[in-house]
Amino acid sequence: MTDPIQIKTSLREWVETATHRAMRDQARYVKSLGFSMPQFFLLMRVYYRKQCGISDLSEHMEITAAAASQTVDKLVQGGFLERTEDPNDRRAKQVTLSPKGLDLIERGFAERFRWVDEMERNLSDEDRRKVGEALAILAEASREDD
Amino acid sequence: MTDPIQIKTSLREWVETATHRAMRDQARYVKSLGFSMPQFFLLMRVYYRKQCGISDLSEHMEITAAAASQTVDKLVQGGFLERTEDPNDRRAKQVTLSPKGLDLIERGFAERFRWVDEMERNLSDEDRRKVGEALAILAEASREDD
DNA sequence: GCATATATTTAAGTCTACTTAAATAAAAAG
DNA sequence: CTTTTTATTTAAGTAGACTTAAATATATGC
Repeated sequence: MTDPIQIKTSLREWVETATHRAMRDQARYVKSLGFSMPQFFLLMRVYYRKQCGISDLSEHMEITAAAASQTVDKLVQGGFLERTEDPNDRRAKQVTLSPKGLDLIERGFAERFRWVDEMERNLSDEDRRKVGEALAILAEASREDD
Repeated sequence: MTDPIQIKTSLREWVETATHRAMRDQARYVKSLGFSMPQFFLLMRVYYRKQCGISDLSEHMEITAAAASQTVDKLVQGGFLERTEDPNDRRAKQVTLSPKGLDLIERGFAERFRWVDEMERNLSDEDRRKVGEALAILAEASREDD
């Protein structure tokens, strides 16, 4: 039914669709909240890392430590991040999401995943089974280091 | 093997993984090229639309027409976009990607899809078949209006 | 312990994406 | 044909994310 040669293309198309929608929805969500993209990307980095220092944010976002420090500071003042001293190295800071910040990110996910959930609801049990199987395969294949 | 109840979660996780990687890689690519995110998003919009006017860009990006006009102008000067008069309405402009601009976007896709292609290469024929089937189901389920 | 290296912050200034307001020009309405 | 609306551009100015440079404080190496 599906030509094996076409898998690469359809995988790309699928990833492309998902990415395009997610980015569009995310951009709208960020804007509606009054955040800038850099601010939101920083929050997302903290979300994925659970906890990280200014240096990590600086490297990851490819900006100076000064810039990272300033952005963090704004988000701390807004109550979205918490900044504490690293007990192992008192020069360093540990940045984490506040409950308010976490809630914000999670609402963002809900927003980004609305169309996914919608799509999922419209699948038959048989389709659901097939898709589930394929997702397990893909999840396994995509284990990688960040 | 796969609990139907878990499909929603694993679908979300998969979309999340794909989106996260794609955004990260895209952000790096954009930066390496010296573009700003707004500039790149505008190029992407033109790419998806093939052709569009200033008003469309303005609405889609939620900025004023003046801002859209200015950004387009920079990209035209850089040789990434072409701006011509709309023959049906001489007030309006038609913006399209130049060959240089299209090449840039397509290289960006290659960059964003490197990990997808890599993953695909490591699938067995049987897995490939299953994934292909699931992708067809998802592609069908996600037909939607933009 | 002293010199050096590292992590972050603060201050000052730059750059640019954005805005509003006004100008231009063509289409649509009457 | 005149008036009004629509599409875009230009000019001037604002805001904020970024930079460099200097300050502060802690950790590490000899």
